[in-house]
Amino acid sequence: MSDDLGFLLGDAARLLRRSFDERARAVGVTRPQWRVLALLKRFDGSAQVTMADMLDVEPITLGRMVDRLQDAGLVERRADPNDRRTWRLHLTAEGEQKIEALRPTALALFDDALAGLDATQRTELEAMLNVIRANLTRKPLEVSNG
Amino acid sequence: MSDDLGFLLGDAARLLRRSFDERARAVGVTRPQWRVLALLKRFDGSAQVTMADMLDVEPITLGRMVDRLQDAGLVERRADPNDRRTWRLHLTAEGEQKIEALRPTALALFDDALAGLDATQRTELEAMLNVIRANLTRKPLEVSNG
DNA sequence: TGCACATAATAAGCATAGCTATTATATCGA
DNA sequence: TCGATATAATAGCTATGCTTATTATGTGCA
Repeated sequence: MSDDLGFLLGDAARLLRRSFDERARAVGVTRPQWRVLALLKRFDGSAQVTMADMLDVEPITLGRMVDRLQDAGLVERRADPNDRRTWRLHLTAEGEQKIEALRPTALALFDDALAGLDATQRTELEAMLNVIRANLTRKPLEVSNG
Repeated sequence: MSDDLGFLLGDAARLLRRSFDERARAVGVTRPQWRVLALLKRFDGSAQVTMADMLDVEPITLGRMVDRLQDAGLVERRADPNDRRTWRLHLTAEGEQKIEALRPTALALFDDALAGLDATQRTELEAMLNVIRANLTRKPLEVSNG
């Protein structure tokens, strides 16, 4: 039954998230927050809508995360000089430190999670998850028979 | 980098959940709620703590879901005659109907999600996800050097 | 110029999910 | 029997993530 696969995927993801949160609690950043920080490190100065798009979450979801990250002093909102609707996001020095602090934690977690899978299997897993992601990524949901 | 795999897993799971919710909205049940109903169909009369354990969520998380399922008339709490701390959970007729109503939706979703993966790949994916789940499932987190 | 429409961000409300703490009840040992 | 401990469930708080509005601003067209 392919139901199992669906549940399994959800289970694995939830366990991964929980495990990350357990380990990262000492650092004071959650996994989604870390995603934001990591992406921001690569694309510093992005607008919120751009970040939300890259992270594939709704703008409001990102907005709330940025609220907390800003409260925590890890991210800064700066006005866009050309568009008064837009906030540009910037990592603070403290934000960068968090990323560094979490890197070994993340690597250890992924190592533990993938223990027992060899390089070939990991590559296959990555490919299959990419297929699933592509299959499910916002598509216009064509009406096949009307 | 194995980071990608961790993110990928989270992404795929989130997309799956979102897609299920989109499709199931008409029926009025979310994916986690459906999990509860489906498990309850197999183990009718379980205590909350038992259900939480089987679903691998915290008792409070299940308790809140049961609150909503009870409000919606899909699940019933009945007192345990032998232990006054315990609630026994039972599917209502309406709850059973929801499960039936959602079955084709779920099958279609999993079909869509796994499109492009042949039977062999699905089997492998399932095996790998099981490994990951086992790796991450609550273990006493042995102290290796103290 | 001014109106229609699009876009960036936020607000309100809900569901899932975790943590710590608390309450009620069981159970075990002295 | 009483006290300590364990267990089932809940309460309060927080974070993610969605939906549907709403607000503020940009843009394009007549």
